Parts: sequence; structure tokens; C-alpha cells
Amino acid sequence: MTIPRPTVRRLSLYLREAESLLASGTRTVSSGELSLLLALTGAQVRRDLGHLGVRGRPGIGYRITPLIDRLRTALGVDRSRNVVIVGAGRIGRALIAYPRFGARGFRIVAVFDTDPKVIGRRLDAHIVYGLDDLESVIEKEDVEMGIIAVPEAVAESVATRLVDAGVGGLLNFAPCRLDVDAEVVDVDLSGSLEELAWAIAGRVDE
Amino acid sequence: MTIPRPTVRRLSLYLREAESLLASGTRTVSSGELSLLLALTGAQVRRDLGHLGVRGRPGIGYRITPLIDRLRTALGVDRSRNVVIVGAGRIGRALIAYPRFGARGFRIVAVFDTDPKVIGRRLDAHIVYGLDDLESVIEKEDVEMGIIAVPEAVAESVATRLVDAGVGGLLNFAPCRLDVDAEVVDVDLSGSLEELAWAIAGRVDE
DNA sequence: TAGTGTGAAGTCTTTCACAGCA
DNA sequence: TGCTGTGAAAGACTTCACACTA
Repeated sequence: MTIPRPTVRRLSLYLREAESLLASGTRTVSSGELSLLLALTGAQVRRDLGHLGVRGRPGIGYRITPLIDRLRTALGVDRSRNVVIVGAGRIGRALIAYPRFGARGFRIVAVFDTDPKVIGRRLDAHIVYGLDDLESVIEKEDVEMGIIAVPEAVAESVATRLVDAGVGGLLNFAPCRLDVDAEVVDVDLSGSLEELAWAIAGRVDE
Repeated sequence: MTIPRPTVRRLSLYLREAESLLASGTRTVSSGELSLLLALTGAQVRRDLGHLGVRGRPGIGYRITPLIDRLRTALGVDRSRNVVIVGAGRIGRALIAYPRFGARGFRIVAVFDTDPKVIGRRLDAHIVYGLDDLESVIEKEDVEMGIIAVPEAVAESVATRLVDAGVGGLLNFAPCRLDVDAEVVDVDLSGSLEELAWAIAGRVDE
């Protein structure tokens, strides 16, 4: 039972919405309600939740607590995971204390940089390590994921070192492809703005 | 001739790669070469470029200079566009001087915040404005796009003000849906990390 | 009655495979 | 010969529509 990638991306939205509904005292939600909140169709919501094996009750909808539990296990955020950030530049520093990471069980256990002026400095709760310590920290802290927030020029070499040290997943902010033997999710900031420029330019050929 | 959304997302990659090839002195590139560089298939590259009306030469490939020109006009980055950032927190500050925005013609013309301790302060080349100035600056500077880097609680009200003031496109970093009459591209940082967690958890139901 | 679960249909995207061309 | 451009096939995802049910 494999879940389509577009569904996976939506699971995150369902989880966020379900938690918010639970916080507001709601116990149960229908596919129609969720579809309005998230700008989807009811059929899509039912299909997506069906992929997870979540069953709703006709006439009622889905019970929120089991829904949240199932979403968490499906996304793999039902337990804590250790994460390192490589690159203590602007993007790296913005992510160090990003509260939503902590709320999903992603624990930033170390931050690395190559700049001697930054190494050893305290950023939020973290002392910045030199890149030399990468492998030892990853092993000691049982790191599962890495965030690449370094310049393009060194992104692939950093990625390779992370993967060789045992990291299985990379969140890549560098504007290039990472050719490594690990799962990679790219966050393409400029690409997203270009997609937006295309959309407002009228979506058509001039 | 409308371009599929998945193709649009790749156009940005082709543009990046083509510029890099041009810089290294290459004049011509085949679909096979591009597909290797970007981890796509040759057929996909040819189909994508075909959507743009770009023609290659059998036996040779695509001429890089016209390819770049065509990609730029298709993406709507063939001219400069004025952009504002709302929210001078960690994410907003990381984006103020993000060099790839400038390289694509996105000009950050103003940064806004509500925090009196930040308003009036200089961040890179920008003085932070109070939110009160939002509408006047947008009008004066002919702003086409806005970047939402504020907390979820105020994201939608900020978005509505931007759109009412005439901004046609929003890049949204807040973890919520923006229900506004404008093009919106979401950058879901936590969602991306959750997608990665799902991927390394084995992509299957336990 | 209000809402689920799901075959079947529809739509969108990718890939195949190959004629045609410089 | 090496590579394009593209019908046709395949595959992936979404939507329809409705029997079913608590």
C-alpha cells in the first residue's frame, strides 16, 4: 500500500488542520469540512484518507484523535528525529529556531559552518561547530536528517559527507541538484518565486 | 498554448542549468545532456521545451542563448519586478538579501513589520517600515509581488491588505492557506521536512 | 439523513518508440 | 550518425456518481 506523492504532501496539511480543529474542541470532521478548509474536493480528502486506511463514519465523518495519530505515523513524525543544519548563514540561522520543526519532533542537534568567525559562537541554543566535527557529531547524536543551507559551490560535497556519515534524508536549500544516495527534498526559493512570476504573467505564452 | 504546472517548475531548473552551461562556454546542449544534469528523461526535456516552442536541431541539440531567452520570457523573469517582504523576523531577514532573487530580476523594494523595536531599523539596504505604510508604498513603488513572512495569526489579514492594494502574487511562508484573490505559491518548510520524514521512513505503511 | 468508500471515467503527465532531419 | 519532435501508449492522479450505512 504505497501512498502517492501528492497525497503525502497533503497529509501534512491534514495534520495541521486536524490539530487546529482538536485545539478548538472539535471531535469529528467530515471530508466536506476539510475540503473547504484546505481548498480541496471532498472526494480527494476521502481518497487520501482512504490511502491511510483511516475509516470515517457515514453521516458523521472522521474522529479527529485517531486521524491525527494515523497521520503522524504515516508521515513518520510519530517520534522524535535528530537533524543537523549545515550552514549558519541567513537561511541556516532562520531555521535554527523555527518553531514548527520542534512541534513535529524534529530536533536540531547541531549547526555547522566553515567560517572561523562563526565557529564557536552561540546561535540560539546552539554552539556552531566547524565542519571537521560533522562525522563525529552525526554518529554520536544518531542524526537522521540534514538541512543543506550552504552555498551551491559546496552543497554537493557537504551532502556527500552527510550521506557517507549515515544521514538518510536531506532538505536542500542550495540551488542545485544533489546527486547522492539518499532521499532529497528540494526547497527552491527562487524557483518558487519564478513559478509565481509565471502565474501572474498570465500563465500563457505572450 | 498553456504550459502544465509540473513543466513550469522544471523551467526554472532548465534556466539555471542553461545559464551555468553558457557561463562555462557551452553554446549548444542536447536533451540527453540536460536530462543527465537534471535527473530527468530526454523525452521529458524535449516535451517541456516543445511546450515553449523552442526548436532544437537534430544531431546537434538546442542553442543555449535563445533557449535562455525563451525560458526567461516564459517564466516572466525577462524584466524586473518589485517585491515587498512583510515580516522582518528570521525568515524575512533571511530573504532580504537572498542573492538569487536579485539575479532573477526580483527587486525587494520594502520590508514591513509591526514590532516598534524593528520599525525604522536598517536591515541590509532596507529601512523597515511599519505596516501602516503598506498601501502607500505598494502604490508608489508599483509592487507586483509580496512575500508573507509573518506569523500564521496575521498572515491572512496581511495577505488581504496586499491584494487589496493591488499585489497580484504572494509567496507564502506562513503555515496556513491564504484565501485571497491572487496567485499564491506556498513554501511549506515544515511540510517539506515531513515529506522527507515520510520518504526515509520507507515510503510504506508500517 | 448526512456523509463514507469506491468502481469507473476522466484528465493530466510521462514515457515509449520511431520517422525524419541536418 | 546523433538527436529532434511527436503520435500513441502507459501511467498517475483526480473527479464523478452512487450504493451503502450508522
